[in-house]
Amino acid sequence: MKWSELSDNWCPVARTLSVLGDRWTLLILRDCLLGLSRFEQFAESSGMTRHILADRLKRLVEAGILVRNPYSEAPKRYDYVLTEKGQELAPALMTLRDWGKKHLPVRRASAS
Amino acid sequence: MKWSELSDNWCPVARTLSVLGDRWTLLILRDCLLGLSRFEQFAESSGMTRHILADRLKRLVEAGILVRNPYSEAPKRYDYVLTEKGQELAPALMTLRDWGKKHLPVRRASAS
DNA sequence: GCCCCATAGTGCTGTTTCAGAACTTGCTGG
DNA sequence: CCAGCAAGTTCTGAAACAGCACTATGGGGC
Repeated sequence: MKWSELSDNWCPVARTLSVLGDRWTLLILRDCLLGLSRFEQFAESSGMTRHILADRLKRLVEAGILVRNPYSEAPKRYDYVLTEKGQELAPALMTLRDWGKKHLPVRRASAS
Repeated sequence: MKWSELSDNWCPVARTLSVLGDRWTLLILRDCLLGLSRFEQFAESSGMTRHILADRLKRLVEAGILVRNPYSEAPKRYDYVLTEKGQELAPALMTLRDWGKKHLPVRRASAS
């Protein structure tokens, strides 16, 4: 089955994953919830390639989770901010965070 | 950055995603929470290829989220059941489900 | 004994996605 | 005029994935 076909799946979990179930999208949303909004910030924070980042941002805008907002006219510059729909993903990120904190401790000695 | 390098990330969300942030893993866990446990059941329910399914099951067992359990000796057969660690992902799946139900309605006329 | 079935995978081939780095575009400041 | 910043785009090779066939092990019918 192709991944894109999940968007019509009967299961709401599958539909959700069809939007943000790839390897980087949730990390972008984490950064948004932490207050980041610019392309370079996402690139540095997540460590993903600029190519994939551009693609994911485009998809998130199409999905209505982010809005592409011009913050500078002179040299045309855009940043990305969460819509209400996107902000409602916060609980999901938090449950993932809590599970990770409990079950996936950092291996390095320097505790958080 | 390679995906596998996320497992040592400072961020618990990133560490969580390093385990189950690919395109199919959360769908397998959904099926587990729905009571499925056998290879063929997962394959049919999720529609993923058997190749990827085998790989994901192996990883989930290594991560301590599933256990591979022999349910038949005669022809050696195994099924997969959630550990406690795995069951604690239920809240995360539920928040994803709730978001999907609210924001990603099925396009087909036949409502749920 | 022989054949087919069920179950849990593995192998193979071609397509899609991803990683990494360089390049582009439009403007600012020196 | 050149360097620098920001938001991408282009290019090439590597990894992951899709689809299907195939293997392995035992059971049951005939």
